[in-house]
Amino acid sequence: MKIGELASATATKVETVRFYEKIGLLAPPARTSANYRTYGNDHLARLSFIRRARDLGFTLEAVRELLALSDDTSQSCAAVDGIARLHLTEVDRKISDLTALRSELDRVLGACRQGTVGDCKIIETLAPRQNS
Amino acid sequence: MKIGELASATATKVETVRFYEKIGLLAPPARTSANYRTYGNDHLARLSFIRRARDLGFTLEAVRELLALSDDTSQSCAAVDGIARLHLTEVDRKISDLTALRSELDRVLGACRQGTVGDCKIIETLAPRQNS
DNA sequence: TCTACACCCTGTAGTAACTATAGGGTCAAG
DNA sequence: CTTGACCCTATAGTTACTACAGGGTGTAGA
Repeated sequence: MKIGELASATATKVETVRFYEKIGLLAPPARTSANYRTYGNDHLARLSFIRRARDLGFTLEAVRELLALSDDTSQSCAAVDGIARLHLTEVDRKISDLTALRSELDRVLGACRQGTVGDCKIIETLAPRQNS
Repeated sequence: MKIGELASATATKVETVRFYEKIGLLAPPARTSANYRTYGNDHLARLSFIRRARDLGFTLEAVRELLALSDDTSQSCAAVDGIARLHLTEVDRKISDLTALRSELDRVLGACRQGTVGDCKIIETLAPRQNS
């Protein structure tokens, strides 16, 4: 199949497919006489894997490791589990950071009395002890 | 004060201070005869504002708008409120995205039986119907 | 046959918000 | 007078793409 078909089959943009090839995540496919890329089912499977992992928030570097691990089916699952667990920790950290930020933001917004900027609580919060 | 003092007073890196100046967020300060930047209290207040806003997750573009608004104390607070409210919506969206992702990741991880990669549930989840 | 038009190619630059490095100059203390 | 901490500029690197610019290809309709 051509790059456009592969792209739409995996909900990926054509440019992204080429990008994955450039950074060595997707193997360079065969070319037609007109220099068009032609992909097979192995490429489709590989790209699906990549997209799914990306959807789960894994970085490209993690995806690279997961791909390498998935190729060696006899290896222990522990490394895969480790990568996923590390990622989960990271996601948890982000959630708690954002949640803290959210409540702070909410507190700031709650103080707004819709007056002028001069006595705006939001601005005041951002720049304490700045006036005059 | 010199750039290093300003930086440590605001928990910012020296390079970041210079970066803010380059993108026009922080006004270029006076220079000594040796071409060292010398900052005053106005710069300190401005940079504090920027850092506080950044800590609350505002983008540099939003910070730029907030700074412009904060300079005109007679204006209505509504624009400020709008920017903050928009940001809060954005943060909420991120939190719910991450929370959904987190539970999916948790589900995947829960299925891991610590065997070999061949029957690893994590890999299976990522690449369904791929095996020969 | 000509000509649109959708699709493909390469290569480069842009995005956000810094961070890091190279290759230099300045200043105070010992 | 030299060591070390600090300062300067300019450029490239980071993540994960996305968006051109400037071209070639393949096919369907007039």
